[in-house]
Amino acid sequence: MNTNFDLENFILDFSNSCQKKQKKVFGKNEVVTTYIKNRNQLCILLDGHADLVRYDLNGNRTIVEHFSKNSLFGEVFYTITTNNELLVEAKSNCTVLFYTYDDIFHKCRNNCKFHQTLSENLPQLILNKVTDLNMRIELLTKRSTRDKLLGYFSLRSTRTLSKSFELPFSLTDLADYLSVDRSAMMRELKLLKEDGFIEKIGNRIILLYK
Amino acid sequence: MNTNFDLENFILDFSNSCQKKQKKVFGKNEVVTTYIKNRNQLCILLDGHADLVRYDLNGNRTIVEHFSKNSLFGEVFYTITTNNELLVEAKSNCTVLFYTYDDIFHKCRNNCKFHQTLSENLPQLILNKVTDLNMRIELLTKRSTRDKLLGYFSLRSTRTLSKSFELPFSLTDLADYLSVDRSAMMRELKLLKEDGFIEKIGNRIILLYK
DNA sequence: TATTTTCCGTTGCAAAAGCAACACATTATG
DNA sequence: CATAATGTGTTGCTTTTGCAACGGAAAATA
Repeated sequence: MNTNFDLENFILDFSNSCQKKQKKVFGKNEVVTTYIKNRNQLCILLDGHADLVRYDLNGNRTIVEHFSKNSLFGEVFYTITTNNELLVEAKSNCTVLFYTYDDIFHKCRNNCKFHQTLSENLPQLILNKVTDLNMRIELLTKRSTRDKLLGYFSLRSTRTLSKSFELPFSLTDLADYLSVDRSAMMRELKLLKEDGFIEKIGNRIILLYK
Repeated sequence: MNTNFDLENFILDFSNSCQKKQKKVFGKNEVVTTYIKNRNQLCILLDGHADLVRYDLNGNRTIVEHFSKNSLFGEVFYTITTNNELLVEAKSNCTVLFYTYDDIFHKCRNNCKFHQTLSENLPQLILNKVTDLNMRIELLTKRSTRDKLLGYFSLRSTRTLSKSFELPFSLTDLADYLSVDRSAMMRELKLLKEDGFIEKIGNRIILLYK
């Protein structure tokens, strides 16, 4: 079920076979792209970490998505419904490929190998994205901060195959990701410790239940 | 950007060209499928409406997704992370095509026209799904019930191209969809009326702002 | 290494949301 | 058409969450 398609290797071919400088590198905290002026953009993160963030009118910051190696993002995945600006911020050094919708979904005029391979593997890459989004929705529909935290920890646990794992986020970012107030989340975190559900050592969470 | 691909027409070919009885019809309130025993299932809703619902341990019901014509759903879009049972319930008479992951992502052994056409159009169909999920996430990340309601109304408004539209949900279902308590939502709805943001006549919402 | 910036942890208080219960309306169904 | 089931609208009370503020820890930067 998972992508066996090796993007990195594949990119080696590409750099000669396909046009223009669509590949760019970003440093930490740089803005990779915004979802306002780049209609129909589709991006592939080859390396690094980045977040899609939104600031609403009340100043709340939300981490809408978190991207890592092989993540797809860009405006193609959004309709023009939002009023708030969405922007992708690099959280570490990032290497990103940029395309437009037409580049990818229509045949390349040169019929190059790159585009062929890419379009063969695209459904799988998008499918991975869909499963990520569904997990996200499952978290967000939990009714309480406690359930969101436990749900998130449980996901990390199954993903790392261990009851003990590092948080890939700062706690501040985690709150923005779960869409809750940070101090309220901290309070709940404390209660979870007191109630014997978890242990927290530095950045590491240990699940004590089941 | 939107799907021009006409599924219905396309299905006419299919019924002769492809194997087995993968097409089924369901009546209202019937369970179309569950996300537990049917590993790797992928379904296409040809006609009707259906909801993906989850009941959590506290008895809360959540409408995880709402499907209409041409929606894709099924376990391929989920990883095995959830503990709660997910089930798809028909909200009206539904016609559904059933596949497995392999059926669609690998070439059909018969190399039939049906599978060829489907796999050509699949990226677009999945892309539509992704934009739906992203809208959903945007709603769920809103911090207050008021913002969720206004966000939802705004989506309906842009989708119907009108400030006045029917709710496709009962209010009970809307609460489950926005993942909030029904009575709290009703209260907020009343406040929105009092504050002059909306008018509500029967099942119809009229936006009064901007 | 000194200093600035970000992050963590905590708290009191206010606001929002959830829960439970009920009456009434509307819609299905025998 | 009678009756049951489901949906709407409301309210009092409780619990949870958000907000604002602060001190100290840790990390980044000059």
